[in-house]
Amino acid sequence: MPKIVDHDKRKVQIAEATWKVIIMEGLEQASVRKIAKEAGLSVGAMRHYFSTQSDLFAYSMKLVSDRVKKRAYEKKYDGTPLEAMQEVLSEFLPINEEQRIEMEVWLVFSAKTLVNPDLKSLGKTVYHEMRGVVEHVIQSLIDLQLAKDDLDKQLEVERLYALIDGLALHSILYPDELSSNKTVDTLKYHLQSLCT
Amino acid sequence: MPKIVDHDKRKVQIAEATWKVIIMEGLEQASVRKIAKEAGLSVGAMRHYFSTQSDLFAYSMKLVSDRVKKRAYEKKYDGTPLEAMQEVLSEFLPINEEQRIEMEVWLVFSAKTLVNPDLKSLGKTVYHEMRGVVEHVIQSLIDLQLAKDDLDKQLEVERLYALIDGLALHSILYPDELSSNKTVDTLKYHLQSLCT
DNA sequence: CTATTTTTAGCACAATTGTACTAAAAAGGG
DNA sequence: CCCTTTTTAGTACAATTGTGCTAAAAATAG
Repeated sequence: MPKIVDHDKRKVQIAEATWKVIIMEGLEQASVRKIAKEAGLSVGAMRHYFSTQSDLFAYSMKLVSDRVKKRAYEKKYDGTPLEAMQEVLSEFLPINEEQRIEMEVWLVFSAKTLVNPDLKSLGKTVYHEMRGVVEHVIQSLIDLQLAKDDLDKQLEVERLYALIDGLALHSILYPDELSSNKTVDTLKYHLQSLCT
Repeated sequence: MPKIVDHDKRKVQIAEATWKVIIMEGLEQASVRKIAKEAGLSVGAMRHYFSTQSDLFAYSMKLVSDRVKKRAYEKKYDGTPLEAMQEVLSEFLPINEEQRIEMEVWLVFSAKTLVNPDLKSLGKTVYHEMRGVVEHVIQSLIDLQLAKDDLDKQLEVERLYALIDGLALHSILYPDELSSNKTVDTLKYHLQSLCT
């Protein structure tokens, strides 16, 4: 029997190299040769795991959402319900290096979804998943009778969801102008404003 | 004397062709050859106006902010102060084809600012200009005594600014999921929530 | 018409691109 | 040790890239 390589781990390793190249030089410069070099592989070897560049990009984008989901799922939330909600939603803000990297890569791929149907479907899926989380937070606020009673549930969901992604966007594009702390403060401020 | 060409108009024409290619095929596919073809020029002729691709991209990105600024400046705002504010801020939402195109192009270039210092400085400038508009709106709400009196001005600015860009982002990336009307409704809802 | 200068067209070239293909290397079961 | 299959490395190639360069075309003033 031949040499055995854990394909999944290898693909993750290559995808992480892809992230690195994208962050350092941008998606346009993320050629298979640069990615292979970053991953410490030959181009031929890399093609054994991703036969086309499209496959590699699709996998690399999906890895972002997988990572975010896994972290959110495994994390233990404590404190008051409101604090727990803040922590849940903070998973979607680039408040540390790990999340910043993921979201920067996600943003770059999101821009590419505008002209790439394959990536677009993943984007849409994640959009709905994330919206579901936001919806759940709003619903919980109401159910726990923390929320003011004159809220429009649908509009609150759109508002909170847009606020989060807007904060994330600003923080990623202009970190010098909007610190991580400020994004979290703004998020907390907003949640407070929804409560009695 | 030779043939005279209005350089400014020509550059705008070429930049608009650049927009078109970017929207149809993405920034990575926006080669000088494709742009020249879209503009109805030869590559050599185009290089007479933009000697490098970087110049062309920088100009094309700046044209977006110029267009938005010009439109905002020339527009006549009427109705109540609150209605006027809604209209001002709606300039930053992709609520019609013209604005959608501009913002889609802006988003693509914004992603590129992450690895391109030249574009980044323009992005930062526009960030501050836009933040200034939002700040002015918040201040006006307070000055006109429309606002609730327990608002934190700084946090309200961050919140409103992030909300606008988040709505714009969602609407650009996932127009099927978030209609233009819904973005405007959400914006109005938010402004209402700031008032007594 | 001529002269002058701008504008345009297009070739050339080196670099880079994605990927197809071949063959060597590696490694574990027998 | 040897066989089998996976894994890797590297070459090759056509296509595309940005840009340098040259010369023709266009158009206006005289």
